Amino acid sequence: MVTSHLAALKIYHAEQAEIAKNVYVQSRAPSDDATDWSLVLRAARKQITAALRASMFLIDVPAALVESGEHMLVFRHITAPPISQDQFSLVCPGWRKATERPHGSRIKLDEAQFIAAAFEERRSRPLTPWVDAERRPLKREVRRLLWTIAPLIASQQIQTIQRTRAASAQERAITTMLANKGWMREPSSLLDTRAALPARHFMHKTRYATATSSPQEVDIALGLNSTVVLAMECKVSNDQTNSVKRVNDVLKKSNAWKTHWGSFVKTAALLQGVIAPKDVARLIDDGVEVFWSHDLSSLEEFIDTHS
DNA sequence: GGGCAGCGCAGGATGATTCA
DNA sequence: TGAATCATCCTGCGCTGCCC
Repeated sequence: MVTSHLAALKIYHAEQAEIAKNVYVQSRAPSDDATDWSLVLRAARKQITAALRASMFLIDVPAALVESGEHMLVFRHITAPPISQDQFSLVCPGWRKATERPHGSRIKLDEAQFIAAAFEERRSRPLTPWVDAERRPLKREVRRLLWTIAPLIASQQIQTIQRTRAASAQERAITTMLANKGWMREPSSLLDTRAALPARHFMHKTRYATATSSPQEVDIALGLNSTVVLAMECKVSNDQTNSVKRVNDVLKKSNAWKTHWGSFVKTAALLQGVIAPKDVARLIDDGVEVFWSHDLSSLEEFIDTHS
């Protein structure tokens, strides 16, 4: 009886996985992707132009860094080869990657000179011949630099945008749904006692105690009745290879919580994108409640029944 | 030899903690 | 109290070993 119920559940979720995949494919319309790429590429060119102007076409890099640490993003991509934030901080210990954030902080002149020296050692000579010739760049040299490094910067940025956009939207959908249903949002804190989260209250991105390791972060913690907590992990996957690891993440946390909390915790996974049916089956076998972003009504129904 | 699964790392974001 | 630093998480990707 239990076996047939599980089998039926797996068939149902295999169908849902197919729907989720189709939703994902439709969301990746070529024209939308091309528009995204065009916007990010344009923004990258503007960043490069700003960095070139602020540094007087790389003649005075410290001046640009004193103006804003944000220009370092461009300078890192003019090195040969382009260098990551962490790698640059290794070769230039005085540089802090936080200064590169958008609207980044200004850098002191002596630090900027030190950073500029590290950049100068790694500057791509073929891309910036005018610096060595001690002259202003030709228009075609600036154009070449723009067309060479703008795609490098844009490629990183669009990946980050696509990664975070889907995940943020997924979590926002849940918190909005809960708020609309009258659930109370609690400030994030360490959940280490049984009654820490009352019924019809929830926390977003909070830490949840385990028995064997340090507390594990949970995307959404929902207080159900009888002091049971629904620990919900939100997972977006863009391909089936990735869904293996995402499901492994959920199972690892689920086991850590179950060991510590026993029947006082239920783990749930809210899935979106391309998830292999076999991975969904692994969640079901482990007793994880599975929901889908394209069908939040199922989740609503579940929490209405259990809260 | 090809396909698959698992592992570990990259690069970035962000929360937590420490320090001046 | 704000800045700096540390720790952890996220998704994507490449490598490696195993199995058929």
